[in-house]
Amino acid sequence: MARKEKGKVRVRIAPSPTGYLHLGTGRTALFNWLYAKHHESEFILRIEDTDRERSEKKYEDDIFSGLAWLGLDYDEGPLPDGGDKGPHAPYRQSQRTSLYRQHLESMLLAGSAYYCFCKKDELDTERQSLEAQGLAPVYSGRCRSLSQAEAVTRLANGESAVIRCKVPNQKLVFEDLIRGKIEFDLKLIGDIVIAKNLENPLYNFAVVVDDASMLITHVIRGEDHIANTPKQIVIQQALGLPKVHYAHLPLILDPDRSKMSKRYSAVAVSSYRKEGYLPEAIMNFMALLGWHPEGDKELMPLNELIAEFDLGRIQKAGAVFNAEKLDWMNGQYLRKLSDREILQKIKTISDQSEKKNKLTEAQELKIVNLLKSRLKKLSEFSELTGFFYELPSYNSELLLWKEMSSKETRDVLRIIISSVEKMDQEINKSSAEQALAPIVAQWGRGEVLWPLRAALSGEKSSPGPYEIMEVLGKTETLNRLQKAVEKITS
RNA sequence: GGUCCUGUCGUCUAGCCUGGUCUAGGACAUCGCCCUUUCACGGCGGAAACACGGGUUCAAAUCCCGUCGGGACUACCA
Repeated sequence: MARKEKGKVRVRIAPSPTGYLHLGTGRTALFNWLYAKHHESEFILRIEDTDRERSEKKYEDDIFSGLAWLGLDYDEGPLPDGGDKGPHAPYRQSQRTSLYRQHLESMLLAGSAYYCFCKKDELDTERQSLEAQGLAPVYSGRCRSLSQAEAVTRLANGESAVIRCKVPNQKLVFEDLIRGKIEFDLKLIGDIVIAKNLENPLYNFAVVVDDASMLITHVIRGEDHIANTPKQIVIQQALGLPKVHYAHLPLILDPDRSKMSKRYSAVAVSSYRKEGYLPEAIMNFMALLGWHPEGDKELMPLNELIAEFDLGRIQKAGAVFNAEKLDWMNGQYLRKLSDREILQKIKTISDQSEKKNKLTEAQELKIVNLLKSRLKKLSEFSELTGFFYELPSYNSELLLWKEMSSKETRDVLRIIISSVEKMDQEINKSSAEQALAPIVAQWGRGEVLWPLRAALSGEKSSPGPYEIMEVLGKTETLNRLQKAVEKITS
């Protein structure tokens, strides 16, 4: 894959700290990040906290830690400790009000924006009546022709007002890198509110000012922003700011094909972390939701993703989030890890203190090795391996193999016991296999191995009996076999 | 309702721009077989889609039009 020239683009992710880092935001961040890395250029983080009411510190922290966990590092932007990274001021909108104020004032002065004194409830009724007639809910423009002098007087009298941008009565076309030309009729939009007042800009305005001041070249964001784009372009033109390229990503959908929401699935990046998904797997999976490389490859490490990422290969329609495929992919990545790495990760997500019987690290490493192939997420580990720590209660029928009678099963178990008793304290897979070989030869594999395995695990399914014996050791093996005999006798 | 976006297996998708090589390829899930004491892993195989209707063309999943379906947006939120 050919590399594009370096330093040509600057992209950003602009989450608002009004909720935990959403998977959709994570994917948008990933696409921006991949685009930046592919072009060997900058990826910027900007915290959009203009809505003071709804923005919270804990959400901001969650954004930082989620991005860090995924490995989405940024070149410029705010730091978790309140500092900033990169040449510009901290990229929190709440810390840039003077910048917005300047631009607001210049628009007001130029007459491309004006104060609007209309009352909110009046506007609401107007809107409702318009909608009832099947018309677009457009502002009437009543305050548009107010003179600046009059506005100043009314403001001085303490009247409350918002700031609107004059939107021209014409069509606007922009080129979307994913969808091609998109056309809007601006008269259906009307004069939009761009700020509550000089100190409190609104989203569409702040975005435009920030993207320009941060020299953003490409705005890559969710499809839900398509309708905002013409508004932003109008503001941008009014301010005389340079154009940017737009690319609107298809949305991640729930199985009912609506925008992914917590009603249906886990949407917080942090919850996937807690569930025991690997960031590599999440990244690979998210990249494939709406994007696809050339060819049939699906398991792609980050460097390949970066090398092959291309906006031209992004899907137009939304993608349903398929948790089963994520599980499969996570399993694939899990299996590439060493036993030790897996064990370490398991310990970071689960509370070890409540384990009844402690096993040595060597034993735990063996368990990881045995369970690796059936592990899809780290969080499954404890239920999959509980029997190693404590024999679960089970029904004696579990011990019976196919047509075998209770009596036969008990006999086999007893023979097994006597041969295990002759073994060394240290059991390993091959010594166990060797010791039991004569019994297997006499009775048959299923006839010996099933009751043995069932007695040792108390589970319908588990790793093989020799492997379990190796982990359990002679004493505990004998214990469990003894218990099985009692169970089947009573 | 209005505006905009969108429509290939159940799901993610390749192919579409540059019509023929597509009796439409891959992956997850599913079914069957093999491996196997069980489950998983792995291997092999099966079932499974071009929304519909018109055009254009010798030829359409691919180009054009329409219909229908799905979604997003519709705040003094972002």
